[in-house]
Amino acid sequence: MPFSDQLDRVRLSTQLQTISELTDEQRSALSALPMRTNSFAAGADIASEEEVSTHIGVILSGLAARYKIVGDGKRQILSLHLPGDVPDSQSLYLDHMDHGLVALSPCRVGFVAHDAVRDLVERDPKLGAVLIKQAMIDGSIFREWIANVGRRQGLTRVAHLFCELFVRLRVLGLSQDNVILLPLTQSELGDATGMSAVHVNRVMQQLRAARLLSSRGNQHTVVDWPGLRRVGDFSPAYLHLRLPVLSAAMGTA
Amino acid sequence: MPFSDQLDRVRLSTQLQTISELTDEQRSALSALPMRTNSFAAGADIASEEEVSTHIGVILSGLAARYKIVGDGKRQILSLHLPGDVPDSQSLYLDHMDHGLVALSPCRVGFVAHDAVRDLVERDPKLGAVLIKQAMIDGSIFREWIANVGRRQGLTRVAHLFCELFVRLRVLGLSQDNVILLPLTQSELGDATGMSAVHVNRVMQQLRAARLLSSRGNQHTVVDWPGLRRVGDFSPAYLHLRLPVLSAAMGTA
DNA sequence: CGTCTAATTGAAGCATCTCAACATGCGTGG
DNA sequence: CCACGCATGTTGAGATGCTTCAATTAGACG
Repeated sequence: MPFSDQLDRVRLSTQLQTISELTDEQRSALSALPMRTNSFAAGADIASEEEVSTHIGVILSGLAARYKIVGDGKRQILSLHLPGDVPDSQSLYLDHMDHGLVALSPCRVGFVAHDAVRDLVERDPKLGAVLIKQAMIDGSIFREWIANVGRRQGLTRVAHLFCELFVRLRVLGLSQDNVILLPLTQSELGDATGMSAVHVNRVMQQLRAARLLSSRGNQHTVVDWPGLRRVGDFSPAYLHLRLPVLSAAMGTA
Repeated sequence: MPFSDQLDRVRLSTQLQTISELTDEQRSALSALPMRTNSFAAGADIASEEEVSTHIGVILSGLAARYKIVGDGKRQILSLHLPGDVPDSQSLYLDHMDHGLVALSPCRVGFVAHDAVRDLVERDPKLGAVLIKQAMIDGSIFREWIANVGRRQGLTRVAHLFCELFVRLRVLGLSQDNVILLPLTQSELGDATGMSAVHVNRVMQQLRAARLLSSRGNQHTVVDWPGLRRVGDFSPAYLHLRLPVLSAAMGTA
Protein backbone atom coordinates (compact mmCIF):
# COMPACT_ATOMS: atom_id res chain seq x y z
CA MET A 1 0.00 0.00 0.00
CA PRO A 2 1.67 3.22 -1.09
CA PHE A 3 1.66 5.53 1.86
CA SER A 4 1.15 8.64 -0.20
CA ASP A 5 -2.21 7.25 -1.25
CA GLN A 6 -3.11 6.39 2.27
CA LEU A 7 -6.82 6.95 2.06
CA ASP A 8 -7.07 5.14 -1.24
CA ARG A 9 -9.18 2.25 -2.39
CA VAL A 10 -10.42 0.00 0.29
CA ARG A 11 -13.08 -2.48 -0.68
CA LEU A 12 -16.35 -2.85 1.15
CA SER A 13 -15.42 -6.45 1.87
CA THR A 14 -12.15 -5.38 3.51
CA GLN A 15 -14.05 -3.15 5.89
CA LEU A 16 -16.68 -5.80 6.64
CA GLN A 17 -13.99 -8.39 7.32
CA THR A 18 -12.82 -6.33 10.27
CA ILE A 19 -16.12 -7.09 12.00
CA SER A 20 -17.17 -10.48 10.60
CA GLU A 21 -15.57 -13.38 8.80
CA LEU A 22 -16.59 -13.53 5.16
CA THR A 23 -16.52 -16.44 2.77
CA ASP A 24 -14.97 -16.14 -0.66
CA GLU A 25 -18.46 -16.24 -2.15
CA GLN A 26 -19.54 -13.36 0.01
CA ARG A 27 -16.51 -11.33 -0.96
CA SER A 28 -17.18 -11.84 -4.63
CA ALA A 29 -20.88 -11.13 -4.20
CA LEU A 30 -19.94 -7.80 -2.65
CA SER A 31 -17.49 -7.04 -5.44
CA ALA A 32 -20.13 -7.90 -8.02
CA LEU A 33 -22.61 -5.32 -6.71
CA PRO A 34 -23.58 -2.97 -9.53
CA MET A 35 -21.92 0.27 -8.53
CA ARG A 36 -21.82 3.71 -10.08
CA THR A 37 -18.73 5.63 -9.02
CA ASN A 38 -18.60 9.36 -8.46
CA SER A 39 -15.92 11.80 -7.38
CA PHE A 40 -16.38 14.62 -4.92
CA ALA A 41 -14.11 17.56 -4.23
CA ALA A 42 -13.14 18.41 -0.68
CA GLY A 43 -16.02 20.32 0.87
CA ALA A 44 -18.64 18.94 -1.50
CA ASP A 45 -21.81 17.39 -0.15
CA ILE A 46 -22.14 13.70 -0.99
CA ALA A 47 -25.68 13.72 0.39
CA SER A 48 -27.60 16.45 2.07
CA GLU A 49 -30.12 16.78 4.83
CA GLU A 50 -33.77 15.97 4.09
CA GLU A 51 -32.77 14.28 0.84
CA VAL A 52 -34.59 11.05 -0.07
CA SER A 53 -32.06 8.39 -0.95
CA THR A 54 -32.35 5.57 -3.44
CA HIS A 55 -28.73 4.40 -3.16
CA ILE A 56 -26.23 3.65 -0.46
CA GLY A 57 -22.75 5.09 -0.82
CA VAL A 58 -19.53 3.22 -0.18
CA ILE A 59 -16.52 5.43 0.45
CA LEU A 60 -13.84 4.10 -1.90
CA SER A 61 -11.17 6.65 -1.13
CA GLY A 62 -10.86 9.83 0.91
CA LEU A 63 -12.34 11.02 4.16
CA ALA A 64 -16.02 11.86 4.63
CA ALA A 65 -18.11 13.08 7.54
CA ARG A 66 -21.71 13.03 8.64
CA TYR A 67 -22.75 16.40 10.04
CA LYS A 68 -25.58 18.54 11.29
CA ILE A 69 -25.92 22.31 11.32
CA VAL A 70 -27.58 23.64 14.48
CA GLY A 71 -29.73 26.73 14.86
CA ASP A 72 -26.98 29.28 15.25
CA GLY A 73 -25.11 27.99 12.20
CA LYS A 74 -22.51 25.91 14.00
CA ARG A 75 -21.62 22.56 12.50
CA GLN A 76 -21.33 19.34 14.44
CA ILE A 77 -19.55 16.44 12.81
CA LEU A 78 -21.29 13.23 13.87
CA SER A 79 -18.91 10.64 12.52
CA LEU A 80 -15.89 10.32 10.27
CA HIS A 81 -15.85 7.80 7.47
CA LEU A 82 -12.87 5.99 6.02
CA PRO A 83 -12.60 3.98 2.82
CA GLY A 84 -14.80 0.89 2.97
CA ASP A 85 -17.39 2.60 5.17
CA VAL A 86 -21.06 2.84 4.22
CA PRO A 87 -22.05 6.06 5.96
CA ASP A 88 -25.68 6.03 4.92
CA SER A 89 -26.73 2.42 5.22
CA GLN A 90 -29.57 3.58 7.45
CA SER A 91 -31.16 4.97 4.28
CA LEU A 92 -32.25 1.41 3.49
CA TYR A 93 -34.69 1.73 6.38
CA LEU A 94 -35.29 5.47 6.83
CA ASP A 95 -36.90 7.40 4.03
CA HIS A 96 -35.11 10.71 4.39
CA MET A 97 -31.68 11.85 5.50
CA ASP A 98 -31.56 13.45 8.94
CA HIS A 99 -28.03 14.77 8.41
CA GLY A 100 -25.60 15.71 5.68
CA LEU A 101 -22.62 13.81 4.34
CA VAL A 102 -19.64 15.84 3.21
CA ALA A 103 -16.32 14.97 1.61
CA LEU A 104 -13.57 16.33 3.84
CA SER A 105 -10.92 15.39 1.30
CA PRO A 106 -11.36 14.47 -2.36
CA CYS A 107 -13.51 11.34 -2.28
CA ARG A 108 -14.49 8.60 -4.62
CA VAL A 109 -17.85 7.13 -3.67
CA GLY A 110 -19.51 4.05 -5.09
CA PHE A 111 -23.29 4.17 -5.18
CA VAL A 112 -25.32 0.98 -5.04
CA ALA A 113 -29.06 1.05 -5.61
CA HIS A 114 -31.16 0.02 -2.63
CA ASP A 115 -32.79 -2.64 -4.77
CA ALA A 116 -29.45 -4.20 -5.61
CA VAL A 117 -28.59 -4.38 -1.93
CA ARG A 118 -31.97 -5.89 -1.12
CA ASP A 119 -31.52 -8.49 -3.84
CA LEU A 120 -28.13 -9.44 -2.48
CA VAL A 121 -29.42 -9.64 1.06
CA GLU A 122 -32.32 -11.81 0.00
CA ARG A 123 -29.92 -14.22 -1.66
CA ASP A 124 -27.55 -14.22 1.34
CA PRO A 125 -29.26 -13.18 4.59
CA LYS A 126 -26.04 -13.76 6.54
CA LEU A 127 -24.40 -11.08 4.47
CA GLY A 128 -27.37 -8.84 5.18
CA ALA A 129 -26.74 -9.37 8.87
CA VAL A 130 -23.15 -8.24 8.41
CA LEU A 131 -24.31 -5.03 6.77
CA ILE A 132 -26.75 -4.44 9.60
CA LYS A 133 -24.00 -5.19 12.09
CA GLN A 134 -21.94 -2.45 10.50
CA ALA A 135 -24.83 -0.05 10.97
CA MET A 136 -25.19 -1.15 14.59
CA ILE A 137 -21.49 -0.47 15.13
CA ASP A 138 -22.10 2.96 13.70
CA GLY A 139 -24.61 3.36 16.50
CA SER A 140 -22.07 2.20 19.04
CA ILE A 141 -19.57 4.76 17.77
CA PHE A 142 -22.26 7.44 18.06
CA ARG A 143 -22.79 6.48 21.69
CA GLU A 144 -19.10 6.82 22.40
CA TRP A 145 -19.09 10.23 20.72
CA ILE A 146 -21.95 11.38 22.92
CA ALA A 147 -19.93 10.44 25.99
CA ASN A 148 -16.82 12.00 24.49
CA VAL A 149 -18.42 15.32 23.68
CA GLY A 150 -20.69 15.39 26.72
CA ARG A 151 -18.44 14.37 29.58
CA ARG A 152 -14.78 14.64 28.66
CA GLN A 153 -12.68 17.76 28.54
CA GLY A 154 -10.88 19.13 25.53
CA LEU A 155 -7.57 17.35 25.84
CA THR A 156 -9.19 13.99 26.42
CA ARG A 157 -11.75 14.56 23.71
CA VAL A 158 -9.18 15.19 21.01
CA ALA A 159 -6.91 12.39 22.21
CA HIS A 160 -9.86 10.00 22.14
CA LEU A 161 -10.74 10.97 18.61
CA PHE A 162 -7.20 10.29 17.44
CA CYS A 163 -7.16 6.95 19.23
CA GLU A 164 -10.34 5.90 17.47
CA LEU A 165 -9.08 6.96 14.06
CA PHE A 166 -5.71 5.38 14.65
CA VAL A 167 -7.29 2.01 15.34
CA ARG A 168 -9.82 2.27 12.55
CA LEU A 169 -7.11 3.15 10.04
CA ARG A 170 -4.82 0.40 11.25
CA VAL A 171 -7.38 -2.36 10.87
CA LEU A 172 -7.85 -1.27 7.27
CA GLY A 173 -4.11 -1.36 6.69
CA LEU A 174 -4.08 2.41 6.24
CA SER A 175 -1.23 3.28 8.56
CA GLN A 176 2.51 3.06 8.38
CA ASP A 177 3.92 2.08 11.75
CA ASN A 178 2.64 4.79 14.04
CA VAL A 179 1.96 7.34 11.36
CA ILE A 180 -1.45 8.12 9.93
CA LEU A 181 -2.48 10.57 7.25
CA LEU A 182 -5.65 12.40 8.08
CA PRO A 183 -6.74 15.37 5.98
CA LEU A 184 -8.54 17.19 8.78
CA THR A 185 -8.17 20.87 9.59
CA GLN A 186 -8.19 22.00 13.18
CA SER A 187 -11.51 23.65 12.50
CA GLU A 188 -12.91 20.30 11.37
CA LEU A 189 -11.45 18.63 14.45
CA GLY A 190 -13.31 21.26 16.43
CA ASP A 191 -16.55 20.44 14.64
CA ALA A 192 -16.02 16.78 15.47
CA THR A 193 -15.26 17.34 19.14
CA GLY A 194 -17.60 20.25 19.83
CA MET A 195 -14.74 22.68 20.39
CA SER A 196 -13.51 25.88 18.79
CA ALA A 197 -10.64 25.68 16.32
CA VAL A 198 -8.55 27.83 18.62
CA HIS A 199 -8.94 25.47 21.50
CA VAL A 200 -8.18 22.47 19.31
CA ASN A 201 -4.95 24.19 18.40
CA ARG A 202 -3.97 24.62 22.01
CA VAL A 203 -4.87 21.07 22.87
CA MET A 204 -2.84 19.71 19.98
CA GLN A 205 0.13 21.61 21.32
CA GLN A 206 -0.42 20.02 24.72
CA LEU A 207 -0.50 16.57 23.13
CA ARG A 208 2.76 17.31 21.37
CA ALA A 209 4.38 18.79 24.48
CA ALA A 210 3.38 15.68 26.42
CA ARG A 211 5.07 13.61 23.70
CA LEU A 212 1.88 11.71 22.94
CA LEU A 213 0.99 12.79 19.43
CA SER A 214 2.93 14.88 16.99
CA SER A 215 1.24 16.37 13.93
CA ARG A 216 2.68 18.09 10.89
CA GLY A 217 -0.03 18.97 8.43
CA ASN A 218 -2.07 15.91 7.63
CA GLN A 219 0.53 13.56 9.01
CA HIS A 220 0.06 12.48 12.60
CA THR A 221 2.57 10.40 14.49
CA VAL A 222 1.51 8.50 17.56
CA VAL A 223 4.57 8.98 19.75
CA ASP A 224 3.30 7.22 22.86
CA TRP A 225 0.37 4.92 22.18
CA PRO A 226 -0.24 3.72 25.75
CA GLY A 227 0.03 7.31 26.91
CA LEU A 228 -2.36 8.58 24.27
CA ARG A 229 -4.86 5.87 25.17
CA ARG A 230 -4.61 6.81 28.82
CA VAL A 231 -5.08 10.53 28.24
CA GLY A 232 -7.81 9.83 25.69
CA ASP A 233 -9.67 7.49 28.07
CA PHE A 234 -9.79 5.11 25.15
CA SER A 235 -10.85 1.52 25.17
CA PRO A 236 -11.66 -0.01 21.78
CA ALA A 237 -14.43 -2.40 22.79
CA TYR A 238 -17.10 -0.11 21.34
CA LEU A 239 -15.65 -0.60 17.85
CA HIS A 240 -16.76 -4.24 18.02
CA LEU A 241 -13.84 -5.45 15.93
CA ARG A 242 -13.02 -9.11 15.50
CA LEU A 243 -10.55 -10.13 18.16
CA PRO A 244 -7.57 -11.05 15.95
CA VAL A 245 -8.09 -7.87 13.94
CA LEU A 246 -8.23 -5.79 17.09
CA SER A 247 -5.19 -7.35 18.73
CA ALA A 248 -3.10 -6.79 15.64
CA ALA A 249 -4.16 -3.14 15.52
CA MET A 250 -3.62 -2.47 19.19
CA GLY A 251 -0.19 -4.08 19.15
CA THR A 252 -1.09 -6.35 22.06
CA ALA A 253 -1.16 -9.56 20.06
CA MET B 1 -55.15 5.93 30.20
CA PRO B 2 -55.01 6.85 33.87
CA PHE B 3 -52.68 9.79 34.11
CA SER B 4 -51.24 8.73 37.43
CA ASP B 5 -49.86 5.64 35.73
CA GLN B 6 -48.46 7.64 32.92
CA LEU B 7 -45.41 5.57 32.15
CA ASP B 8 -47.39 2.36 32.37
CA ARG B 9 -47.85 -0.51 29.96
CA VAL B 10 -47.25 0.31 26.38
CA ARG B 11 -47.01 -2.61 24.02
CA LEU B 12 -44.13 -3.12 21.65
CA SER B 13 -46.60 -2.98 18.79
CA THR B 14 -47.86 0.42 19.93
CA GLN B 15 -44.36 1.81 19.76
CA LEU B 16 -43.62 0.22 16.39
CA GLN B 17 -46.86 1.57 14.97
CA THR B 18 -45.56 5.08 15.45
CA ILE B 19 -42.90 4.39 12.81
CA SER B 20 -44.53 1.80 10.52
CA GLU B 21 -47.98 0.53 9.75
CA LEU B 22 -48.58 -2.93 11.15
CA THR B 23 -51.11 -5.52 10.14
CA ASP B 24 -53.31 -7.26 12.69
CA GLU B 25 -51.26 -10.42 12.18
CA GLN B 26 -48.07 -8.59 12.93
CA ARG B 27 -49.53 -7.09 16.07
CA SER B 28 -50.61 -10.47 17.34
CA ALA B 29 -47.30 -12.04 16.37
CA LEU B 30 -45.58 -9.42 18.50
CA SER B 31 -47.95 -10.03 21.39
CA ALA B 32 -47.35 -13.76 21.12
CA LEU B 33 -43.61 -13.45 21.60
CA PRO B 34 -42.53 -15.58 24.57
CA MET B 35 -41.59 -13.00 27.15
CA ARG B 36 -40.25 -13.26 30.66
CA THR B 37 -41.12 -10.18 32.71
CA ASN B 38 -38.90 -8.68 35.36
CA SER B 39 -39.17 -5.67 37.64
CA PHE B 40 -36.37 -3.27 38.42
CA ALA B 41 -36.17 -0.66 41.16
CA ALA B 42 -35.17 2.89 40.34
CA GLY B 43 -31.41 2.96 40.02
CA ALA B 44 -31.05 -0.73 39.26
CA ASP B 45 -29.09 -1.88 36.22
CA ILE B 46 -31.21 -3.70 33.66
CA ALA B 47 -28.08 -4.62 31.74
CA SER B 48 -24.49 -3.67 32.33
CA GLU B 49 -21.47 -2.87 30.28
CA GLU B 50 -19.47 -5.72 28.75
CA GLU B 51 -22.31 -8.13 29.44
CA VAL B 52 -23.07 -10.72 26.77
CA SER B 53 -26.79 -10.67 26.02
CA THR B 54 -29.03 -13.52 25.01
CA HIS B 55 -32.28 -11.57 25.22
CA ILE B 56 -33.64 -8.26 24.11
CA GLY B 57 -35.54 -6.17 26.63
CA VAL B 58 -38.79 -4.36 25.97
CA ILE B 59 -39.57 -1.58 28.41
CA LEU B 60 -43.15 -2.25 29.53
CA SER B 61 -43.44 0.55 32.07
CA GLY B 62 -41.16 3.13 33.59
CA LEU B 63 -38.25 5.16 32.33
CA ALA B 64 -34.86 3.66 31.47
CA ALA B 65 -31.59 5.08 30.19
CA ARG B 66 -28.55 3.89 28.34
CA TYR B 67 -25.38 5.30 29.86
CA LYS B 68 -21.61 5.22 29.91
CA ILE B 69 -19.21 6.05 32.72
CA VAL B 70 -16.13 7.92 31.55
CA GLY B 71 -12.66 7.80 33.02
CA ASP B 72 -13.12 10.35 35.77
CA GLY B 73 -16.30 8.68 36.98
CA LYS B 74 -18.81 11.01 35.36
CA ARG B 75 -21.89 9.47 33.83
CA GLN B 76 -23.25 10.31 30.40
CA ILE B 77 -26.78 9.28 29.59
CA LEU B 78 -26.91 8.28 25.93
CA SER B 79 -30.63 7.89 25.43
CA LEU B 80 -33.86 7.75 27.37
CA HIS B 81 -36.30 4.92 26.88
CA LEU B 82 -40.03 4.99 27.26
CA PRO B 83 -42.48 2.11 27.43
CA GLY B 84 -42.54 0.17 24.17
CA ASP B 85 -38.87 0.87 23.46
CA VAL B 86 -36.32 -1.88 22.86
CA PRO B 87 -33.18 -0.24 24.15
CA ASP B 88 -30.84 -3.10 23.38
CA SER B 89 -31.98 -4.41 20.04
CA GLN B 90 -28.40 -3.97 18.81
CA SER B 91 -27.55 -6.97 20.98
CA LEU B 92 -29.03 -9.16 18.23
CA TYR B 93 -26.02 -8.20 16.13
CA LEU B 94 -23.29 -7.21 18.61
CA ASP B 95 -21.97 -9.79 20.99
CA HIS B 96 -21.32 -7.63 24.03
CA MET B 97 -22.86 -4.51 25.54
CA ASP B 98 -20.84 -1.34 25.06
CA HIS B 99 -22.91 0.60 27.59
CA GLY B 100 -25.15 0.09 30.57
CA LEU B 101 -28.92 0.23 30.83
CA VAL B 102 -30.40 1.57 34.04
CA ALA B 103 -33.94 1.95 35.35
CA LEU B 104 -34.45 5.62 36.23
CA SER B 105 -37.85 4.88 37.73
CA PRO B 106 -39.30 1.53 38.74
CA CYS B 107 -39.45 -0.45 35.51
CA ARG B 108 -41.07 -3.56 34.22
CA VAL B 109 -39.07 -5.10 31.41
CA GLY B 110 -40.06 -7.97 29.16
CA PHE B 111 -37.18 -10.14 27.98
CA VAL B 112 -37.44 -12.01 24.71
CA ALA B 113 -34.79 -14.56 23.75
CA HIS B 114 -32.76 -13.70 20.68
CA ASP B 115 -33.79 -16.98 19.12
CA ALA B 116 -37.47 -16.17 19.53
CA VAL B 117 -36.93 -12.86 17.78
CA ARG B 118 -34.97 -14.52 14.98
CA ASP B 119 -37.73 -17.08 14.52
CA LEU B 120 -40.33 -14.35 14.27
CA VAL B 121 -38.24 -12.37 11.82
CA GLU B 122 -37.68 -15.41 9.66
CA ARG B 123 -41.41 -15.97 9.49
CA ASP B 124 -42.12 -12.30 8.76
CA PRO B 125 -39.11 -10.46 7.29
CA LYS B 126 -41.17 -7.27 6.96
CA LEU B 127 -41.61 -7.26 10.70
CA GLY B 128 -37.87 -7.77 11.03
CA ALA B 129 -37.34 -4.68 8.94
CA VAL B 130 -39.56 -2.70 11.31
CA LEU B 131 -37.44 -3.79 14.26
CA ILE B 132 -34.30 -2.81 12.41
CA LYS B 133 -35.91 0.49 11.51
CA GLN B 134 -36.47 1.14 15.19
CA ALA B 135 -32.76 0.51 15.81
CA MET B 136 -31.87 2.85 12.94
CA ILE B 137 -34.05 5.54 14.48
CA ASP B 138 -32.17 4.99 17.71
CA GLY B 139 -29.08 5.86 15.69
CA SER B 140 -30.75 8.98 14.36
CA ILE B 141 -31.61 10.07 17.89
CA PHE B 142 -27.99 9.49 18.91
CA ARG B 143 -26.88 11.76 16.11
CA GLU B 144 -29.19 14.49 17.29
CA TRP B 145 -27.86 14.10 20.82
CA ILE B 146 -24.30 14.49 19.59
CA ALA B 147 -25.27 17.78 17.98
CA ASN B 148 -27.24 18.78 21.06
CA VAL B 149 -24.46 18.12 23.51
CA GLY B 150 -21.66 19.23 21.20
CA ARG B 151 -22.89 22.47 19.73
CA ARG B 152 -25.80 23.88 21.70
CA GLN B 153 -25.65 25.80 24.93
CA GLY B 154 -27.28 24.83 28.18
CA LEU B 155 -30.66 26.48 27.79
CA THR B 156 -31.14 25.14 24.28
CA ARG B 157 -29.87 21.69 25.23
CA VAL B 158 -32.38 21.23 28.01
CA ALA B 159 -35.21 22.71 25.99
CA HIS B 160 -34.39 20.37 23.13
CA LEU B 161 -34.42 17.36 25.40
CA PHE B 162 -37.86 18.27 26.70
CA CYS B 163 -39.14 18.81 23.18
CA GLU B 164 -37.98 15.36 22.16
CA LEU B 165 -39.51 13.70 25.19
CA PHE B 166 -42.72 15.64 24.83
CA VAL B 167 -43.20 14.40 21.27
CA ARG B 168 -42.14 10.86 22.04
CA LEU B 169 -44.53 10.64 24.97
CA ARG B 170 -47.37 12.16 22.98
CA VAL B 171 -47.15 9.68 20.13
CA LEU B 172 -47.44 6.90 22.68
CA GLY B 173 -50.48 8.54 24.22
CA LEU B 174 -48.55 9.20 27.40
CA SER B 175 -49.39 12.85 27.89
CA GLN B 176 -52.36 14.76 29.10
CA ASP B 177 -52.78 17.92 27.08
CA ASN B 178 -49.52 19.72 27.57
CA VAL B 179 -48.49 17.93 30.71
CA ILE B 180 -46.01 15.09 30.86
CA LEU B 181 -44.81 13.05 33.81
CA LEU B 182 -41.10 12.38 33.71
CA PRO B 183 -39.36 10.89 36.75
CA LEU B 184 -36.01 12.56 36.11
CA THR B 185 -33.95 14.39 38.70
CA GLN B 186 -32.02 17.47 37.71
CA SER B 187 -28.87 15.49 38.22
CA GLU B 188 -30.08 12.94 35.68
CA LEU B 189 -31.04 15.71 33.29
CA GLY B 190 -27.47 16.90 33.68
CA ASP B 191 -26.12 13.46 32.83
CA ALA B 192 -28.30 13.43 29.73
CA THR B 193 -27.27 16.88 28.53
CA GLY B 194 -23.65 16.87 29.66
CA MET B 195 -24.22 19.56 32.26
CA SER B 196 -23.90 19.86 36.02
CA ALA B 197 -27.02 19.49 38.12
CA VAL B 198 -26.59 23.03 39.37
CA HIS B 199 -26.60 24.45 35.91
CA VAL B 200 -29.62 22.38 34.94
CA ASN B 201 -31.40 23.93 37.89
CA ARG B 202 -30.60 27.45 36.71
CA VAL B 203 -31.63 26.68 33.17
CA MET B 204 -34.93 25.20 34.30
CA GLN B 205 -35.60 28.43 36.13
CA GLN B 206 -34.90 30.35 32.95
CA LEU B 207 -37.34 28.17 31.04
CA ARG B 208 -39.95 28.81 33.67
CA ALA B 209 -39.25 32.55 33.77
CA ALA B 210 -39.57 32.68 29.99
CA ARG B 211 -42.96 30.98 30.36
CA LEU B 212 -41.93 28.08 28.14
CA LEU B 213 -41.89 25.11 30.48
CA SER B 214 -43.00 24.85 34.05
CA SER B 215 -41.99 21.91 36.20
CA ARG B 216 -43.15 20.79 39.62
CA GLY B 217 -41.47 17.58 40.63
CA ASN B 218 -41.97 14.98 37.93
CA GLN B 219 -44.73 16.92 36.29
CA HIS B 220 -43.74 19.18 33.43
CA THR B 221 -46.14 21.52 31.71
CA VAL B 222 -45.34 22.83 28.27
CA VAL B 223 -46.59 26.38 28.58
CA ASP B 224 -45.56 27.63 25.16
CA TRP B 225 -44.88 24.83 22.69
CA PRO B 226 -43.85 26.97 19.71
CA GLY B 227 -41.62 28.97 22.02
CA LEU B 228 -40.04 25.90 23.53
CA ARG B 229 -39.39 24.47 20.07
CA ARG B 230 -37.76 27.72 19.02
CA VAL B 231 -35.53 27.97 22.07
CA GLY B 232 -34.75 24.27 21.87
CA ASP B 233 -33.86 24.46 18.17
CA PHE B 234 -36.15 21.47 17.79
CA SER B 235 -37.37 19.94 14.59
CA PRO B 236 -38.83 16.43 14.86
CA ALA B 237 -37.74 15.03 11.50
CA TYR B 238 -34.97 12.98 13.10
CA LEU B 239 -37.54 10.94 15.03
CA HIS B 240 -38.71 9.49 11.70
CA LEU B 241 -42.30 9.18 12.86
CA ARG B 242 -45.13 8.35 10.50
CA LEU B 243 -46.61 11.53 9.19
CA PRO B 244 -50.12 11.24 10.65
CA VAL B 245 -48.65 10.24 14.01
CA LEU B 246 -46.27 13.17 13.95
CA SER B 247 -48.86 15.76 12.93
CA ALA B 248 -51.17 14.66 15.71
CA ALA B 249 -48.38 14.94 18.25
CA MET B 250 -47.10 18.29 17.08
CA GLY B 251 -50.57 19.77 17.01
CA THR B 252 -50.19 20.91 13.43
CA ALA B 253 -52.67 18.48 11.96
C1' DC C 1 -41.95 14.69 63.21
C1' DG C 2 -37.56 13.35 61.79
C1' DT C 3 -34.93 11.77 57.95
C1' DC C 4 -33.48 11.60 53.40
C1' DT C 5 -33.24 13.03 48.79
C1' DA C 6 -33.74 16.62 45.61
C1' DA C 7 -33.90 21.45 44.61
C1' DT C 8 -32.05 26.00 45.28
C1' DT C 9 -28.77 29.71 46.11
C1' DG C 10 -24.27 32.23 46.30
C1' DA C 11 -19.59 32.80 45.29
C1' DA C 12 -15.27 31.65 43.38
C1' DG C 13 -12.67 29.29 39.81
C1' DC C 14 -11.76 27.44 35.38
C1' DA C 15 -12.34 25.63 30.76
C1' DT C 16 -13.39 27.21 26.79
C1' DC C 17 -14.93 30.86 23.48
C1' DT C 18 -14.53 34.96 20.80
C1' DC C 19 -12.15 38.37 18.58
C1' DA C 20 -8.35 40.07 16.41
C1' DA C 21 -3.78 40.06 14.89
C1' DC C 22 -0.10 37.73 12.87
C1' DA C 23 2.55 33.73 10.84
C1' DT C 24 3.04 29.93 7.90
C1' DG C 25 2.55 27.28 4.01
C1' DC C 26 0.91 26.06 -0.38
C1' DG C 27 -1.01 26.50 -5.16
C1' DT C 28 -1.36 29.34 -9.03
C1' DG C 29 -0.60 32.64 -12.46
C1' DG C 30 2.51 35.95 -14.17
C1' DC D 1 10.80 30.79 -10.57
C1' DC D 2 9.00 34.21 -8.01
C1' DA D 3 5.08 36.84 -6.11
C1' DC D 4 0.83 36.90 -4.76
C1' DG D 5 -3.37 35.32 -2.49
C1' DC D 6 -5.86 32.39 0.36
C1' DA D 7 -6.55 28.83 3.63
C1' DT D 8 -4.73 27.17 7.80
C1' DG D 9 -2.27 27.45 11.95
C1' DT D 10 -0.71 30.20 16.02
C1' DT D 11 -0.82 33.57 19.68
C1' DG D 12 -2.67 36.92 23.15
C1' DA D 13 -6.20 38.97 25.82
C1' DG D 14 -10.66 39.60 27.46
C1' DA D 15 -15.32 37.74 27.99
C1' DT D 16 -18.51 34.10 29.47
C1' DG D 17 -20.80 29.88 30.23
C1' DC D 18 -20.43 26.45 33.12
C1' DT D 19 -18.42 23.93 37.15
C1' DT D 20 -17.43 23.17 41.83
C1' DC D 21 -18.07 23.58 46.52
C1' DA D 22 -20.70 24.42 50.29
C1' DA D 23 -24.63 25.87 52.65
C1' DT D 24 -29.64 26.15 52.86
C1' DT D 25 -34.46 25.10 51.76
C1' DA D 26 -38.15 22.35 50.20
C1' DG D 27 -40.61 18.03 49.64
C1' DA D 28 -41.67 13.20 50.22
C1' DC D 29 -42.25 9.41 53.13
C1' DG D 30 -42.32 6.39 57.03
